[in-house]
Amino acid sequence: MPELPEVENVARKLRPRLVGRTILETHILWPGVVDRPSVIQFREMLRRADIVDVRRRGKFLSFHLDFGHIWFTHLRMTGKYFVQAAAVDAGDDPHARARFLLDDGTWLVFSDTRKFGRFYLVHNAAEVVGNLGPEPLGSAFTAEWLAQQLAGRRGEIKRLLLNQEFLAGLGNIYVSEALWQAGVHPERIAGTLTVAEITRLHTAIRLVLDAGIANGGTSLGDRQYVYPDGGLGRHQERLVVYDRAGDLCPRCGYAIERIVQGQRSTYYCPRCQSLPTNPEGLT
DNA sequence: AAAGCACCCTGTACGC
DNA sequence: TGCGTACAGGGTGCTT
Repeated sequence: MPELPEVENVARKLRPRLVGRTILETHILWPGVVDRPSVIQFREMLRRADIVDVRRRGKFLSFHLDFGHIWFTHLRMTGKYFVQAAAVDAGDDPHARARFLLDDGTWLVFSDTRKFGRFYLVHNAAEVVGNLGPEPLGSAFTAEWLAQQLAGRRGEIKRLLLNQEFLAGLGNIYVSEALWQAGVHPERIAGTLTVAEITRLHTAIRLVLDAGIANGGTSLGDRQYVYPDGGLGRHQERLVVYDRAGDLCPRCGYAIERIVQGQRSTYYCPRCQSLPTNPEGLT
């Protein structure tokens, strides 16, 4: 399931293969993949377009085109890009949703098992990413900023960190890992974290994302994230709590537990990430 | 501001 | 073995 580190790796892998290329043909194999504009306009606008840059914002991948438009992709759960020498059809990959012939003869293929991934072709980037929170690896994300933003928040810290309008790029895996790293219980009320906890959390978020990027992202189960060249990430071997209920915490030896928050799984160590005895969660 | 839920979709894991 | 069902996930949109 692509989160910031996976999308960052996709962007890095695609960049040298796409920048400088011209799109010659656009084949939409499943029309639902195009969110905007219409499929017809999308195909028309991409015709002969040059790709001048490949970037990432939060979990969005962006291809910047020479005529000023930006083609965003959100991979959601199972979206994957491949660059290959030959066109694929349903027989090669039943999950191929779109393919693009480039001027060097290679094909950019978008494959997405669960059909959640979307394309957005816009002139104004803010239309797609305007409401996102800051980049957790950017200079705007400081411990001071985090402390300021957490003040007065009544919701649970884990749910807040998953909110892309609060902070862009964290998903279920890296949130659980960061909270473990910081020793903060996922059900803590965000506004009650101490300065020390906020500082640890800020550091943990950056460490976990940096490690995820350096390890090529996380490839897990059927939602396995795969590189454009077919390679796998290696960060799943480094996960401490995510999907590891029953395993022992490497820090204290206690068994990792799974709970559900906002209809989503959360994994944590009940000893390293204890809740205050005060039922209000105040410290 | 926050939470709940339906929805989008399909592969997998489970119970019988 | 095979069937049916629950579940997982990110994000949006609607309701409370």
